[in-house]
Amino acid sequence: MKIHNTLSGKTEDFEALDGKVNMYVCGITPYSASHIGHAMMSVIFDVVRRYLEFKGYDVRHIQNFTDIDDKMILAANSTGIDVADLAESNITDYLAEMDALNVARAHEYPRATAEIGKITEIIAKLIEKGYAYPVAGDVYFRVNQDEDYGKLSNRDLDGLIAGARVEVDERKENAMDFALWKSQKPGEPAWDSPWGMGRPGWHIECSAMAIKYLGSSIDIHGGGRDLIFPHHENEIAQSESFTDEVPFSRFWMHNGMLRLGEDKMSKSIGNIVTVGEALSSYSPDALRLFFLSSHYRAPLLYTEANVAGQERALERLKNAVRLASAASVGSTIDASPAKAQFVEAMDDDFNTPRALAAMFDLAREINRGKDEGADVLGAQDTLRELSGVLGISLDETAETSGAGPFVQMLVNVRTELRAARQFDIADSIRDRLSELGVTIEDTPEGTEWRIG
RNA sequence: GGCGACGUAGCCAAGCGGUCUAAGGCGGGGGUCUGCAAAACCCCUAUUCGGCGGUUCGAAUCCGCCCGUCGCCUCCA
Repeated sequence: MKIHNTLSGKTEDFEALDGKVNMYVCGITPYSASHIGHAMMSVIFDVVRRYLEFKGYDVRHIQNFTDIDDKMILAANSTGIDVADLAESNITDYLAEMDALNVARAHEYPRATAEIGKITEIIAKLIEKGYAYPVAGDVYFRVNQDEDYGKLSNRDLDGLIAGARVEVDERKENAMDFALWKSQKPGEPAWDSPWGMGRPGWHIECSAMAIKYLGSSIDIHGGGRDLIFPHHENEIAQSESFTDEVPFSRFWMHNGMLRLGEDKMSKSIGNIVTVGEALSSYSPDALRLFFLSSHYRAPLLYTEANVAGQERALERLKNAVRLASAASVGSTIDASPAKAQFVEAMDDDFNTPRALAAMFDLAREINRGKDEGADVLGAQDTLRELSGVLGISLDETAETSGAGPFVQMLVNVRTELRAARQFDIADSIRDRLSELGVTIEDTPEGTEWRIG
């Protein structure tokens, strides 16, 4: 299979010799509720993982929480909540929302604040090797010492300095040197270190966690496009300088941004739709379908109409796997061509739009087969299987309200009314049940109903 | 200013040198089935791929210019 590698800018063959794939995905900074851009990122890498597992790889998936940084402190101070409590609360919500979206749990969710030992160990070694220098309680990474700095984002130091938007800190040797350790300011949480009380800089926590949980050379490192620079660039610089192993990650995967209106969805701009809000309006599977309706590297525009359309599309797939009447003719619907197309599309850098097209084609064939009386059971199983690879379930959720027997009674009464050609009353029952969320369909085999 | 993307039907979105008079979904129109619906099926809904040139036997796909949009350049998934 092929995966696009940000590092080379090319789509390259991917294989893992020992059948094992180490995948590190940059998680969230839990300073406020997560938005659907985060959800999209999580769903995308969830599908990457599920597909790799479908291909037979043994995937180890690590996703971190950066639970200490400027924004965490700012948010905690402005609400009067302890930084740790704020993180805990947002992490709990995030995980619950990801569960709702059927995102498989990562094998570990390390947190920056729990890895201070590994972080200081790396910083100390970087200083020892000449890649970093302490200044009055802070420690900076010496970018000039790193020969290939800028290789991921394809930038050179001169261009970066010229375009710098922030004031240069005079204590740094080079304007592009970045903080590995920040000394404590009044009122800030801090940990002990050889350079005094302080906290880790933004990028070092990911290097520490990736190396600790996956080793010094990993297979796939993922995250949003906006992390390419500076975050991932700096992670590479730190990690490779520390371990002397190149590459730190063989593949770098970056997903396109989810846009709301004209801009990238961003907590600081304030154009946010939270995951909770999205889940209250749309089904998890429709949201997944929406995220996967465009290629993961392309930007996607979030609009009500777009997601609502996916709700209908999802129905289409679900209808195709509903019980079919027994096969009456000898033919059988063969799902293998559709499955082959699905695999071919996914093998090509996770081309989910094309994979979905194969699934919709299969759904049509199944429906056609149902009409003709062909055996569609095997094809339906295949459609369920392919949906499962995308983390989408097509089977109805069990009715849990306890209203089942009563609905069934109304449906039975309506059937008697129809037999007596009392259509006005029968239609009235159907309309009222529909208002209550019960869908009724009259088929040659009898009346079917479902809630939702 | 630098780096990187993108512009395909009413909307979303594949395709990236011939099989493209361009996949799939949503929406819309017509039909079949049905007591009527719903679901499903069938047909139609881009002779054309932002614009203008060029390369080529052949371009939505490659090159150049122009127009427009977006991301990043130490808040960011």
